[in-house]
Amino acid sequence: MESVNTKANDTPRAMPKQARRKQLIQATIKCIAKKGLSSTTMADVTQQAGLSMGIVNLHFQSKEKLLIETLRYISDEYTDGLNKIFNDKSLSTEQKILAHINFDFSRAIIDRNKLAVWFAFWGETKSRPTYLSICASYINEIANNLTHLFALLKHQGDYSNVNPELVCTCYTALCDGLWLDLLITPKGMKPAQAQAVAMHYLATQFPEHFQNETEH
Amino acid sequence: MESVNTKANDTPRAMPKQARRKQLIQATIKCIAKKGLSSTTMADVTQQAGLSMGIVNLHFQSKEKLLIETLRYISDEYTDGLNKIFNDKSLSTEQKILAHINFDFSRAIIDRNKLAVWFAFWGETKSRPTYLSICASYINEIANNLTHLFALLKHQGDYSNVNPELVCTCYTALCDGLWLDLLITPKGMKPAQAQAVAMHYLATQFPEHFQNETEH
DNA sequence: CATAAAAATGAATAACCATTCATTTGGTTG
DNA sequence: CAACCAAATGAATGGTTATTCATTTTTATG
Repeated sequence: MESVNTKANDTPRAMPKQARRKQLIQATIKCIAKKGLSSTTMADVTQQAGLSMGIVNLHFQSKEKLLIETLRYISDEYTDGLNKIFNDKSLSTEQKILAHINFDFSRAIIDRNKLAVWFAFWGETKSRPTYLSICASYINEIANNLTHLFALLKHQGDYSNVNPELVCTCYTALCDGLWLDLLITPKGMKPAQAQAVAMHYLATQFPEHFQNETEH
Repeated sequence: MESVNTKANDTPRAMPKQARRKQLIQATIKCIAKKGLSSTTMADVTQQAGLSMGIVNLHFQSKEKLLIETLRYISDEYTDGLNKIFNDKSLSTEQKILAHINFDFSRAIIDRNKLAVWFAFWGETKSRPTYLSICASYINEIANNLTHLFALLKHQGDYSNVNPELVCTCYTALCDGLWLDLLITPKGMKPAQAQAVAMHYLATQFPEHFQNETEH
């Protein structure tokens, strides 16, 4: 899947700049997951990447910029994946929503290292306007797309009293809350369960299109 | 409301130990909200409390222990408030659930300083087992109480296909996700809106007992 | 009021950590 | 292969910060 490894012996000198940056960002993700944002040091990151101390300042100027690029990296990875779904003309509205829920709880996304990174940055947004603005942009984009899909689906069934904005807000908050469950109660909640809970909510709004798997 | 202020002139020498600890914890909350967990220093906390540098080590032994007690403080404040509701014999099942939703989005609880603290600690749970265990205990306690309430309500209406565990998981995750919205999109989401979203979900499960305010 | 005990202070200390840059290494070009 | 250039190194630097503890301040006691 990933084209760049974090091991030293996979890193020839001539590796393009962009690839080395990616390598360092991936090392940062591992370190934040392992040690927490507050005690991740430059020495941790560079050692995790199998490189030397000065390398981060060479490629990112400062630690703060490395962190910002790390947040941007996971944000972009997430929104790119969703945009592929939203823009896929071969999918119906219903299929797009199903694809969203599958994506949101797929292994690549709810990897606990990455969840730890999401929440580490969310925990700092109040004091870091830069983090907040990065989050704000993708949040709005996704909300617009999802609201649009729910509005389309509303007219494909007997859903006259469904409010697409409300459903989008509720569904999005629910997914975020389930991510939290996956992060802080890893033994108690499995990805498939989390997905089933999200599906349960969709089934309450669009019963003709979605089935609550746990009902009987 | 609060019996202890964070200003220096409200703090006579003879203040009982417990009160001084509380004063320092409240200063810590303000600092985490203002500067983030990762850049809150002892100097910040003691200055915010209007006291001298050595005071934290005198009362808490170390910074780490102060942080743990801060997490415990907001956890206890939250669970104590909920337990008062759950144990109130004058309230019906329906009233207890209503009281929960009011409490969860009340000014005292979704104060943005405290939200910032919740998410700051949640962001570090993966790397700090102590934080995780503090969270785990209150999460289970609340889930048990809520599940019980939903199970009771199930038998007070035509709710034969309601699954109380599932509803508890969904409702809890939804509330957490709405807290996140309140923290990171403060301009876009008001407490009353968040509460209405949570109510909307309850209305899907228990339509005879709860009304979706935004429907028309 | 004198004395002892407790609480608080804050300058000094020691550990930690981001950043710098003179030097080395590896790749490229003619 | 020689000369050059870009990339990477890591020891040294300087700034920051948690912790300590000798001293001071306040309260309690008889």
